[in-house]
Amino acid sequence: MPGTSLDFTARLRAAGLRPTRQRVALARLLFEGGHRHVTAESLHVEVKSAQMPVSLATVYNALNQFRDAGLLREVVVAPGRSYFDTNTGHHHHFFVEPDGALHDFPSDKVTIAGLPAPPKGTRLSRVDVIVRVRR
Amino acid sequence: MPGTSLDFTARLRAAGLRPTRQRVALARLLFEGGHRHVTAESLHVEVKSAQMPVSLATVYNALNQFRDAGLLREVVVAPGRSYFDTNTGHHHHFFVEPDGALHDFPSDKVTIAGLPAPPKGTRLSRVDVIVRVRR
DNA sequence: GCAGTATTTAGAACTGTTCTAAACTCCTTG
DNA sequence: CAAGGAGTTTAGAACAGTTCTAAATACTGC
Repeated sequence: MPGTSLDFTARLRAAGLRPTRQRVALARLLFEGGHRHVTAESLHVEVKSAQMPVSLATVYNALNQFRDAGLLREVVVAPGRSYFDTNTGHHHHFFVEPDGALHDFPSDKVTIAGLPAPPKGTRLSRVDVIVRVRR
Repeated sequence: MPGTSLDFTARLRAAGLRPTRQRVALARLLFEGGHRHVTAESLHVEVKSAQMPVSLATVYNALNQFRDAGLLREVVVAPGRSYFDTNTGHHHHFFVEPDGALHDFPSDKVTIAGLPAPPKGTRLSRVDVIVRVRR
């Protein structure tokens, strides 16, 4: 029986997070289907309409914890709102202005050459490529 | 006499903005030296300590107007704060986490190959590359 | 089961930004 | 070169998104 809450319970535990009812509900919404992009607000609306009441504060807490645990990746594309991406693998983003839609694209074919070395005393953390497009 | 307020007056007028005392003061701080990165808050502190009182609301207004006029470029690197860059030419950014320092690097030598075509019905607006580094 | 710690919650607080409406300033015209 | 009107500035309120607080609750190890 795939997609059962047991999967998420184990996955949360493996990430060092107690599998509470709320976290399991959120994990299920986030990870059950394909890759997704959510904001705290959008996920809160979703979890409410799924008859699994979770407070907004808990949604924020969970998103931050999932990100810290490597289950999610935070994408910063627009001032004043944070997107979280369930795809934590190497990939980049299309960002459609002004509607705020975000789409992944794989980094397989993308090559970036000629990047300068990191400033003295720092080491590379990540390279984000955001392709901004308009209608 | 280079760097005189006349330069900024003309430049603002050319951008379709009335050269008010406040806008000239801000333009001077922003454009007089080399390229800079500022936030509304940092620029407000600066203009206050330069004995040219300008309200915070006006700093926000001016930054947005300068950006809309193409005098500044907005850089989104961290959730919850906007940076403005006086360098409007092609270039990319180093972002030093967690202190929030931002450094330009030229896009001359950087080549990005293999980017997918923009989604149907959209056209390319800009490609941002943010190299995140840690101490 | 029970105790003890982690988590959740509602609401307050906070941060960064925008709005409001009254006062002021730049610019044009007469 | 005075006056009028549109554009601008201002302080403070309002707002959006996020984090904090302290009390109530739920998970886990024993």
